[in-house]
Parts: sequence; C-alpha cells; structure tokens
Amino acid sequence: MARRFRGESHHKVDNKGRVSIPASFRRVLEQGDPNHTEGLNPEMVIVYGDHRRSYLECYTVDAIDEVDAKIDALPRGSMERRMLQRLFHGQSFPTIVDETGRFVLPVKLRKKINIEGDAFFIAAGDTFQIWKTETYENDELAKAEAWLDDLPEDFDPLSYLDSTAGD
Amino acid sequence: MARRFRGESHHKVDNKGRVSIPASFRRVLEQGDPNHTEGLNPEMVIVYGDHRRSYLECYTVDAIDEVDAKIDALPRGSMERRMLQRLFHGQSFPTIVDETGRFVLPVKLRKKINIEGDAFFIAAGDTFQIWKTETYENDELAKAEAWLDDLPEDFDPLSYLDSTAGD
DNA sequence: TTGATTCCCATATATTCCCATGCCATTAAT
DNA sequence: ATTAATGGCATGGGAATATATGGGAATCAA
Repeated sequence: MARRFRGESHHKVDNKGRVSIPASFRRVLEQGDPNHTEGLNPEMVIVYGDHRRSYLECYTVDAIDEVDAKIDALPRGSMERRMLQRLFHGQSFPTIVDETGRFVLPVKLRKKINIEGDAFFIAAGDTFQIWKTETYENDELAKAEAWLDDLPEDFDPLSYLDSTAGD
Repeated sequence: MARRFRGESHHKVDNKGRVSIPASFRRVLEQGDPNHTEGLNPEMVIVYGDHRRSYLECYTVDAIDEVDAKIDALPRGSMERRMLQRLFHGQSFPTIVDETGRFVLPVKLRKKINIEGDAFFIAAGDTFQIWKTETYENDELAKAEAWLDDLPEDFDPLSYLDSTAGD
C-alpha cells in the first residue's frame, strides 16, 4: 500500500473557489501519481457521488486506478458495474494541484456539499475527505457519539483492533 | 514483537514547540522504522484522538502499520472502520525525529493536552505517551491509586500476569 | 462583453535547517 | 586517585524556506 494520508485541518475557500490542500496531503498525492515528476504538480480525482453523500472523497491517481481495475473486472452489463461506473466515472471530477498547492472547487461541488468560506479536510486511509465543517460536526461526529452511547459503559472502540486477525 | 519502550522522563518544550525525545525511545523508533538507515532519522506517528483523550500516543512506523492493516481488514462502510479511521488516520500527526533528537509538537497538539513548557514521557509497551505533567499526576496516577486501594491489602498486581491467555 | 477561469505575483506567518553551548557520564592519561 | 579528554544528550537562537492566502491581469467561453 502506498503512503497514507494522515491528519485533519481547516482551510479557506476563497470566492474563486480556490482551496489549499494540506501540505502533507500534497506529498502523498505526489507519490501516488505515476506521472508526477520533480517540479510538476500532481493530479487527483474527487468523487462526489449521488445526492445522499455530503462530503467529497479525494483519490490519488494510483488509488483511483486500483478502483478502476476492480470495476473492469466486474461482468459487463451487471448492475454492480453500472452503479460503480456511475459513481466513480460519472459522479467524479479529476483535477490538478496548482503551483501554490491549491486546486479549484467548482461551484457545482461547493453547492453539493454546501460549502462556503471554509473546508474541513480529514484523512481516511488511502483517500481524504472534504467536509463542510458544520456538516462534519453535526452529522458525522454526532452519529459517532450516538453509536458509542449504545455500547456498554466501559467499552473501548480500540478493542475492535484486536477482534480481527490482522495479517 | 519489536523492541519495547521503557522508562519515563520529563523534557522541555521550547516556544517553537521543539521537544527532545528520550534517547532510549529514539533507539526503539529507529528499530521500528523499516525505512530507517544509519544516519537517517526515524519517523513516528502521534495519535491525539478526540476531546476525551488528554494525552498523546506515539507509534513507531511498524506499530502504526500493524494498526492500519487491522483497519483495512474491517468491512468498508462499517461504523467500526469509520471510527478507527477517524482516530488513527484523521486524529493523528505523522512526524520525523530531527538531527538533534527532537521533533516539533505543533501548537494544535500542545493546546490539545494543554502543555506549556514541559512534557512528561512514559513508555507503554510498543507505544509511548506524552502527558502534561499535572494531568498525569492528578488524573492518571490518582485513578491508578484509587483502583489499587479497592484491592485487598496484600494484593500483588503480578497475579494478573497469569490470569489472561495472551496471544 | 460579461462572468468565470487561469496564471502570475505578493506576503505574513509558521516551520525547518544549521550551528552553538552547557552538562553529565565514561574512558584515557598522569 | 585525580585530572583531562571524549562523546552523547538536552536545549537555545538565528537565518533560510515553505505554507496558506489574497489580489490583479490575462484568457476563455457563451
């Protein structure tokens, strides 16, 4: 597995839609782009999905290639294949990081996740997500809290780490 | 299992956020970083967690890789996986030990555990923790003492060693 | 030609790099 | 045994560099 994204941070979205990508994420994007060379800027793919999804998921070139390969392996004409093609090929937006470490979030995507002046970035393994700060805090964090509340008093989510075999 | 951290000590945090890592911990970090070679400096990952956690947990590269592998084994889309991704991928900070054996604790992390000029390091198996001295003494030690007080006068904690199967 | 998009330049602040010092424990020398 | 050299360790300070962000001119599209 390639280098992983790690960390979380807030960045401004200016009125041209420009957003800085956390510097450490840029390093991962560079390493995950086979066409990237010294001095050039890396590409990435933003998957925004259907109306139910309230955040953007960003893939390195390598990561999206891997997904594409899996889709290609599905039987032509199958519903699974069509769904995944729609999601990853249709409802996605390829872009390139600019000289100053930013990219442009088009109006359509900003509207989609209802973002205005501020974006929240959070790593999620081999991808990272972009959220409207309020959505993340109100929906995502709240959902997690509710889930935790249903567990026994002294339950530690970390125990999930040991419940699996690992490799 | 790799070499373990052992011991505890105090170190200054200067106003750039620089902190020395106990020398013996550095040796373990070096051995636990597959990319580390003579002359180079080891990486590590600091997991700071959510608002409930009052200390920082530091992982060697090997240790965090092991965690990542376990997360990867959890079903995509499951709440468990999301929780652990948030904790280990989002609420964490990768860093590298510098030439003089220090690393930088960013303002955000210092604020998180409310540290100012002084940090307390304590080994915890294959990770080590960083505490604000007062927090450790008031909360953590007190908790441990209270727990011990509930046990019979002559109770020996060593008896726990044989009570579990281990792996 | 009007609004959006891209490119180029600007800058305050944060972060990294490089060099320096005092200390302590250990080893070598007298 | 006492003193002198050695080397790693903890820590400080300044200069150099990177990052996040803003603004204007040039270009594009309808």
